[in-house]
Amino acid sequence: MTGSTPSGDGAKARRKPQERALRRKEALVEAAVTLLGEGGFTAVTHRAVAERAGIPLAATSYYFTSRDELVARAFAVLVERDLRLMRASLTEEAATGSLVELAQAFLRAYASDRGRQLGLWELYLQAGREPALQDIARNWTDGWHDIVRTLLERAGYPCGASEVHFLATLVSGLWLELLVEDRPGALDRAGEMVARGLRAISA
Amino acid sequence: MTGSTPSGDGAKARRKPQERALRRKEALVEAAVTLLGEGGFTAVTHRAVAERAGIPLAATSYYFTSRDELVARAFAVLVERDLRLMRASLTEEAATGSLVELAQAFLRAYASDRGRQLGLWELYLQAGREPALQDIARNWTDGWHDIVRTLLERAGYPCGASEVHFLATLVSGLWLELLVEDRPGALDRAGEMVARGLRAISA
DNA sequence: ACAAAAACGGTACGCTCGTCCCACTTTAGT
DNA sequence: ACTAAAGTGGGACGAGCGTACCGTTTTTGT
Repeated sequence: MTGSTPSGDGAKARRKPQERALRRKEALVEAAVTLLGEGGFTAVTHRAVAERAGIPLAATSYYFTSRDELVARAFAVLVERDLRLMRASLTEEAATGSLVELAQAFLRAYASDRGRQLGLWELYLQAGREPALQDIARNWTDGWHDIVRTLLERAGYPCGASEVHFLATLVSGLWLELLVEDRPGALDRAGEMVARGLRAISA
Repeated sequence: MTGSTPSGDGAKARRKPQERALRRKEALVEAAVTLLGEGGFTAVTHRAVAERAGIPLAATSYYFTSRDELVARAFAVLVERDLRLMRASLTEEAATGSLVELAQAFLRAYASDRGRQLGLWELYLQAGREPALQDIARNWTDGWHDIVRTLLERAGYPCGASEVHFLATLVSGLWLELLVEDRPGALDRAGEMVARGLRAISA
């Protein structure tokens, strides 16, 4: 490696990073995200990422000091994207029956890309072992709680921290179960559970 | 590999496996379980397992046709052990305030070995990608539901499939969140959530 | 224009991995 | 006792991994 990492804390005259370089870095992250969804954590290798992005192998080491950093970046991007997607589907729909809303918005996010969701959870779990991922994992949870809060208060439910946490965790559990076990009829049962959860906090 | 795998479906005269061999196989699984708890899924390698068990490398290939099989076996054992541990702690305590009971039994299982629990969840998630692990994952869920059911009916709560599923999923979600994010005060909040969940199903 | 910084990319090193090969010893059925 | 199956273990093979090396090209501030 000739040049040092672009992420500069420079002491003296530092030149601004070139535009193409930024695009390439982005492409690498994008490839990492895709691979994570396709084959999970272990599928994100330097070579696989480089090839997928159409970029020479050495570039991955140039833009990211280590594989861990690349994975962490991919995790952060994935979380951000996931939250944005949920926020979007939450802005679109009017507040009618929030039960159906929740279940439906959920179903959509789930069925669309199972691999991506699995990768996300995989990284979330990995955060339990690697402190570097902890913050990102917490951001995910916090963002998810915000969404649930917005959804609740829009539908007129009480939405203190306790209520939000309750429903958010319940739905997360259902989500994961649905994602992993994939049992027939699980979706309907999940809807029932959400309804019960809503009843629980409105009482 | 000279001999074929011990697990015989033999057509003709099959000799019974030797005792020492069985103990060794068990030792290998044991080592795999330990490693899984220590370093997660990726830490379970042939060499690491062999060394940990004090057994030559080639033996791992002799007893298990592939790494996947070894991992699957470790997963199954881990699930069985986890369920047994929970059932045990459930038999010990009398049915007093089931809220506290649940929370406490939970806390104990959690705090005792974080690594093992993380490994368990890691494999559970892996089951979403590898069909070979699906059944084990479902067994875990089913066993966990049984435990919750027993706990509920002992405390006089209604315990239909819906109620059990509701509470079991909620607690699983709390469990995972606690395990991964490890936020201060999360345990107290989790207790509060369980209480709310119990109120929800008793109504 | 010109040097320095940044970007680039081919290649190779060192390592670990899963798995296989094969010669060997032990065990058990006859 | 004999023999085939079961068990044993040292070693090696090929693949894939993260990453470093280092010469080359492009960009940029002066």
